[in-house]
Order: sequence, then C-alpha cells, then structure tokens
Amino acid sequence: MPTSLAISHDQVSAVAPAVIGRSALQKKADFHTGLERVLSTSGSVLHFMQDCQIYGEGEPAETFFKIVSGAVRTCKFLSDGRRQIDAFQIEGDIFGLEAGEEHRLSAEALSDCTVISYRRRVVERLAASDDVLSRQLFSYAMHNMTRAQDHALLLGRRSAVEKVVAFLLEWADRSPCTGTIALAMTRQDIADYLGLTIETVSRTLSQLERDSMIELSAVRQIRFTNPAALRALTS
Amino acid sequence: MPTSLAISHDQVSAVAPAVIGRSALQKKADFHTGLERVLSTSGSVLHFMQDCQIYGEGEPAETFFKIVSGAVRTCKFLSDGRRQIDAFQIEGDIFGLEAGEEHRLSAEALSDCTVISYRRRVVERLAASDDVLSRQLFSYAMHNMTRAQDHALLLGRRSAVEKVVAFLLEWADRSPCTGTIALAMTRQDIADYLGLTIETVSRTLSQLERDSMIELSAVRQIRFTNPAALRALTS
DNA sequence: CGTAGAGTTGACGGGAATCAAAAGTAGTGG
DNA sequence: CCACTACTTTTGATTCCCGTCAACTCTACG
Repeated sequence: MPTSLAISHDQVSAVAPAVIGRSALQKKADFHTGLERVLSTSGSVLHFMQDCQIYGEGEPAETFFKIVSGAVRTCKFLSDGRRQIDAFQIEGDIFGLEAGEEHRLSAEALSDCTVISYRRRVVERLAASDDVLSRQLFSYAMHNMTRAQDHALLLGRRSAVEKVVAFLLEWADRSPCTGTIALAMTRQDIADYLGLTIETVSRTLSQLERDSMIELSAVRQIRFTNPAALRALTS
Repeated sequence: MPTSLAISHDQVSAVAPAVIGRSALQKKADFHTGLERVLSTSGSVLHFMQDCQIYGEGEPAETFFKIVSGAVRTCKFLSDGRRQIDAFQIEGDIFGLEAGEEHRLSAEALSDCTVISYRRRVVERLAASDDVLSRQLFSYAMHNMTRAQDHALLLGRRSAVEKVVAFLLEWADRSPCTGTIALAMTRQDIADYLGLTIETVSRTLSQLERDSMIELSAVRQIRFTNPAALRALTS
C-alpha cells in the first residue's frame, strides 16, 4: 500500500519550483501560465515507496500525476500474468491522464518517488477557459501518442539486439549526460518493456560488452564505449 | 501520384452530411459545433487511388485528414524496408494530425478513397476560442494514444494466433455487422500490422479454419463460425 | 554467515522466419 | 472465351532466434 502524505498548499508551492524536468510539456516557455498555476488550487503531493502501485488498470481515473522525484513504470497485464511496460516516467513527466473514466494502465513506483496529483475534473474545467493549459493537455496526449507509436515499431519489427540498443540510447537521452548511465529499473522491467525475456536481455547486454560497445561497470551502471557503433545498430 | 480534386465549398457542404462514422470524435453528440463547422472555412475534398501515398514520413504536417469513404493505412518504415503498420483507418476516422511540424508516419490508401483535408493552422487557431473543437482534438489524441498502447501490448506479448485473432475481432468490431466481414487489406498489410510475416498470417488463418473457428468464404471474406472460441483465445 | 532476490550463463526446444514452390486470382489482349 | 502474365495467397521444408528450464554467481542485508 502506498504511503500517501497530503501536504498543505504552502508546502506544495514550496515544492513546485523544484520540479525541473525534460518532458515535452515543460519545454514550453509558457509553462507557468498553465498546469503549474493549477497546483495551488488542485494539486497535492504524495510519496510512494518502491514497487508500490500508484493506480491499477480499471480504477477510476479521477486524478493524474506529475513526478517530482523518482521514477515510475506504466504497464498492462494479460490474464495469465504476461506484462507489457508502456513507458518509464521520470522527474517532470506526467502520467495517468486518461481519455475515459478509468485507467487503461497500471502505474507502479520504480523507486521511492514523490509525485504531485491533480484532480482531472478541476484541470479539465480550467482548461476550458485557459488556452495555454488546454494546449498543454493536447501536447501531452500527442507526445504520448507518438511515443507509443515508436514503441510499436520497436516491438513489432526489431530484433533483440536492436531492441536493447534502442532502449539504452533512449534512456541515455533522458539521463544526465555523464559518462555512465544509471538504470532505474530491473532486467525484468527492461524485458517487459521490450517484449523479451529477462535472459535474452541479460545475454544481449553481455554480448554488447564482449563486442566492446558498452561496459557494465555495475549491474545498473552502463558506459557507452562505442556510441557510434551502437547508433549504427539501430539503423 | 495522388489524384487530387479540390472541390468548391458548395460541394464540400454537400458531402459533409454523408460523413457518418464511428470514430470516437463523431460519437460525441456535440460534433456539429466542432470540427464539422470548420469544414466550411477550411476543409477541401481529395481523392486517392489505391496504394497512393497520401503523405510520407518527414513531410511537413500542414494538413490532416478525415476519411469520407474507403480506407487508409498509416505506417512507419525502417531503412532496410521493414514496415510497421500503426493503424487502419476507415470512414469517419481522422489521421495525420501531429504534435510537431512534420508527419511521423506515412499514410497510404488501402483502397480508392475520398478524404477531407483540414489546414492544421486554421483548425488550431479556431480551437483556441472553440472549446468543443479543442476538446475534440484532445479526444482524438487520447484515443490514438490508448489505441497505440493496446497495440504495443499485442505486439510485445502475444503469440501469432493471439495476434491474428485479436486483429480479426478488432476489425469485425469496426465493420458492418453482417455475417461475414470483408478485409480491406492484403495479407502483407495484416502481417505488418501484427509484426509477423505473410506466411505466418496465412498459416494461422488456415489453422483457424481447420479448427472450425472461421470460414474463408473468399480470400478477403471471413465468417466467424465460432465467435466464443475466438474470443476465448485472446484471454 | 546465511538467506533471498537479482542477474548471468548454459543446454535445449519450439515457434516463427526464411527459403522455395505450387495454387489461386485478376487483369489484358488476341 | 481463353491464353498469357503478374500478383497474391497458400503450403511445405528447413533454419534460427529467442524462449524455456535449470544451475550458478553476485549482491544486499539482517
């Protein structure tokens, strides 16, 4: 069960300025006139511990979230337990906003994390009169749409190596650009994101290391020793 | 090359009432106050012959489209020719609306088809003051987002049989509910939608027929002889 | 030190891809 | 109407990539 801490509005506004992210929405210069303004009237801050479910598939989608710190995975399950991870969300990303009345995915904390929750009704009502906000919501949806489409190409038409390399490059793009990248997720998470098994992911990473493309300094610390060759693999 | 026929506004308004579809947007009761109103100021009607490209990946996305009749596929290509079909669009569906400045997919006519094209700039400007319209655009994006997410689950975590059956049921849902469903696409299209090869699709259909689940009355005419069993296969 | 969970590695098998060829279908023109 | 061609679809034989099963290693933690 999630540890949830509702915080007063004073505290919320103290937290908000720290939300520096790289999501499509936040890149917009006019961000402060949109969603962030909503915070003072509608947002509240929550904490979730690692592996806690934030919401489940089928639950009413009354709130959506933005990550302040930590990381989250959104995923779907088949009745027999097979899992497909749709996306990994990091600091600044928004998740859980739905078209219909209920969540179509589950969301779980990859690590301990802090999120802001927004009441969807409130935000949608505000969007009706706030052009900037409504453009942000549209942009969120379009961004996720293209991301899911790219993901489908990856899942449908790429080999195991191509999948793993594409994942690494994608994650590196969103990570602070130090020499090594830090994975926030387990091999199982990577496998379920790529439509592979944990063994295949592991084997592929080992192979890439043997081919001097990467270096596994620690289990979840990867250094690109030959970025050009990696990029070439994704054609 | 597409046969494109620009038609006067008189003719457009004559065509518009015939656009009866089943897309998410059109199900809204208030549709006539939104996109359809734009038609008189911004839409024009175009025809495309079978297999014509409507737009290509990377081209500027100045216009988007709604299908009046016929069907369209949207897809992505890898440099070596591998293709992933994102979706099949039918009468009433909207496609080609993008987040950025260029198309992220290609669109090709599955059959001869008629579409209405909208200037994105114009529609977006109108959306700023038209709440109904802006909600429609948001809804379009959210709808495609969830569709692409479901597609990813299909591609990542289902077997060949499950994929083919899921495709058949999905297509049947959108088809007129007569006894047999008519496929608008080739086996190659189905394969590229499901991340399979043409041979596997063909073999799977044959197997389903041997198992008395379906009946291939003609190559592109399929009858469900045991719908319950089919549905059970998708768990 | 001992246990539990995550990750790696190996052996093996199966499901889908590949390669190849036959059968069906449609369009063309004599 | 039928031969001829081009294309789509089906079917068969074979290959191979990745999944499955199993054992082992590594790390974290009490």
